[in-house]
Amino acid sequence: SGADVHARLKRMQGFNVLHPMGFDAFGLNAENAAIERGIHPYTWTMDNMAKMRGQLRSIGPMYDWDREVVTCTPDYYRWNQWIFLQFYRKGLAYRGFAPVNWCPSCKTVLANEQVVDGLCERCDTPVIQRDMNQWFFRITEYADELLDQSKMDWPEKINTMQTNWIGRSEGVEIEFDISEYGLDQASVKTFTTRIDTIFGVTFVVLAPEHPLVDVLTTEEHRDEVAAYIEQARHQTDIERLSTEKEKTGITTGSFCINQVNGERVPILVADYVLATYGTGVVMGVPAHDQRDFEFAQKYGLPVKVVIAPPDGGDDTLSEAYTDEGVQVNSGKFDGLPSSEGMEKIANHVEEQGWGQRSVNYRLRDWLVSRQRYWGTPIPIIYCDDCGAVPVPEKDLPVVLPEDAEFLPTGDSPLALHQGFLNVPCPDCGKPSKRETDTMDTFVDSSWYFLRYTSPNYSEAAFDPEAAAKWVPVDQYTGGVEHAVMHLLYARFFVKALRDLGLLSFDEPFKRLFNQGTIISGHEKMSKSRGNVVAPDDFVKRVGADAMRCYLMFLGPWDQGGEWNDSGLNGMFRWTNRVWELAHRDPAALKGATIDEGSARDLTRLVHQTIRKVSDDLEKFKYNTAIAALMEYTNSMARTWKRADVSSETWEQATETLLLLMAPLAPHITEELWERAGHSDSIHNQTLPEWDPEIAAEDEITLVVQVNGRLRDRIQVPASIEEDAAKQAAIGSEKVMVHTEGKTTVKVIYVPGRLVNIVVR
RNA sequence: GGGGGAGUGUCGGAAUUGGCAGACGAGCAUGAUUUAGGAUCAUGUGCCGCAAGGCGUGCGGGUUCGAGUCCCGCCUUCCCCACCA
Repeated sequence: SGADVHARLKRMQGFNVLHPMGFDAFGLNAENAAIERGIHPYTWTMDNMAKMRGQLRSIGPMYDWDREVVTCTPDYYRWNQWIFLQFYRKGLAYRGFAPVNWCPSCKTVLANEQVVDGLCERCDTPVIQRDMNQWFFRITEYADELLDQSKMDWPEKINTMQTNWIGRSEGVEIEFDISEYGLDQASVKTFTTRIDTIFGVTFVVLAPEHPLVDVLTTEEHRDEVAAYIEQARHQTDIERLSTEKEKTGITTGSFCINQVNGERVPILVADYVLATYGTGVVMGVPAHDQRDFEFAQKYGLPVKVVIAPPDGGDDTLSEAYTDEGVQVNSGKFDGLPSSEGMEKIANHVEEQGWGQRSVNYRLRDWLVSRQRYWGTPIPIIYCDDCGAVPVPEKDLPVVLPEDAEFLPTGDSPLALHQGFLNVPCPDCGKPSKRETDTMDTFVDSSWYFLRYTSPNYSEAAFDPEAAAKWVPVDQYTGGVEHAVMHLLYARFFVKALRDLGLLSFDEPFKRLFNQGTIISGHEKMSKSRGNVVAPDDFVKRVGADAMRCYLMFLGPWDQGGEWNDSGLNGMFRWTNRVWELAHRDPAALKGATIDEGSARDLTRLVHQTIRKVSDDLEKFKYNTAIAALMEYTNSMARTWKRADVSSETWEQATETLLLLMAPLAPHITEELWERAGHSDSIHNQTLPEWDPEIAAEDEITLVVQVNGRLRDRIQVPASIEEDAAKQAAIGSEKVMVHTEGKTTVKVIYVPGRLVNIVVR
């Protein structure tokens, strides 16, 4: 509902607002429900959507339902397939081997959520990693551009998370010589960010999955290494859960030569080295890397100091020294500061042809294959002769068969569906098989905002003109949990579609606001999207507006909070008070004795409130906007009781109240607006503006301190000059009690705020 | 281990960014009204103290005329990433 307030605010500010709603409907939830309850995921999803629509409507958001998008309909997912084909053509979608969670007992792939403590959630069998052919999107191609956050205004926190996730690091790829073994490859390539420590290498470690492990392992170590790799394969998931796992490894029996100093060092295998990062090989420098240090300690490998701490340091290291220092034991680089050594050694390595500077990213390509039913079928056909053949665009969509069987056989339902599986090759006509994997649901959500701009467009995924008109999205809302998934993927999509010539902008969402989550017991209540906890009961009791306002009054919108229904009554009281206040007949004030001061006070407050509320709404500070409106109504009630303002003044105050409340409480304000005799909707009005002159106070409270301690408060004209203010402060009786018999050192004056008298 | 938040009455939370701590709401208390009320209205409500006054924003220091806000050192807690070479 917070996003709805924003949409309504923008509309009342005269903007043309597109505020759509849709359902991200594919995914594991529906599929699991289908298996557990024997309901088809389509039915389950549609039922849920109907419920959610009802709940959403009950709070009264201003959605344009004509643009509704439902991702599990062929009308939508055919365009997932279409985009997939565009990506494929551009080389942005490719097929490759990747490890998946595999349950050897169920003979099935498991999603990460289905792996509990390293065990299959269904049969408690230890899950292993297994390489399978899968589809990827080449998001790493955009790693550098994704690091550029200059074209968007997002919370710093999200930017930081994305930056860390992409994890760019600059370093040097350097080769270690293994030519003595006469293999195809004469060297092992490693990546390091600390080339300044190259002279301290005492061993080299390969990831267990590295292809060289097999060829470099000597006969006498073969069995041990094989056993080690086998257990590493089983451990991958379990070990991740242990925070401080002791490093393990095993030697291959082979050696390599550090070309920089000609030293021959052993080659080991250890699972603390990741096959997927850098080159999958690490040069071990125990003196200057904590992980290498621990590893060396455990296996009795030598520790060689090559960077001396500025203070000379100690001979015996108890931990790795990872800071900068002076090069020692580094040949001709001795004596250089390590920062300089870093450059000089890199140059040297490049000149000698032993390696070159390179950049590495933590970010991996996006694995989009899911061995599941409830998702978008990947539009590829495998032909024995032609290989992987894309489904021709005219044959899209590849429709998900409705009659797939949902038996817990351990196989993907699509792979068992003969009608779906068997097709002729689009190129040669020979009997072929369809890809049975479906796409990650994050594909659906990576471009839906483009579809909203032209939900019925049939030429492409979206109408480029409509997209150009509405996108980038001016204001996007979403939780932090999307930082490195959805939000990053959407950015990648827009850049990729731009490079395909389909878009002419670089970023999907100009401004991003993280809304918080309302927690009720243990369940989540989203503040803007579907609610898990049904608000219906509360809406019935206190009305949609009180419900909406309460959700926003609970705390800052980006913070979320714990739902507590006792506070809801307070909001109910307030909306009732407003209702009642707005129904007062201004005619009753016709014969009133007008008090000019009171009238001015009310008018001033009208303008101050407009200023405060407009400002807060703009900044999503809904809680304080509502607080200001409450103060305003309280003040109005007091004025009415005194009955000392004109009916015109009163009417203006009432009208302002309704207009300012309209984005927050759309229903009662609309009704009250109509009852006040207006024929047009309140939501078509423009937000009132404030006049700084009228909003200005003519009398202010000046705080008077003595040595920084509050001693008095005095009422003075707002226009008071510095000297007069100081005199008034010094003359205060309460102040004199504390200044009596002391010397005034100085007097500090903060205009409009305070006077602080410093005495000794 | 790394990164980022947060810590304020009984509770949710305010505080124009260095200037009246506790706005607004909840709860509670007292009173009014009512046959009745999860209704309405009024008043009060950080702590100690009869009072003058003192003490108060996780703890300890510091800067400043003045610190919830800035700096240093701790404690607690939440989130994200976690062997990234």
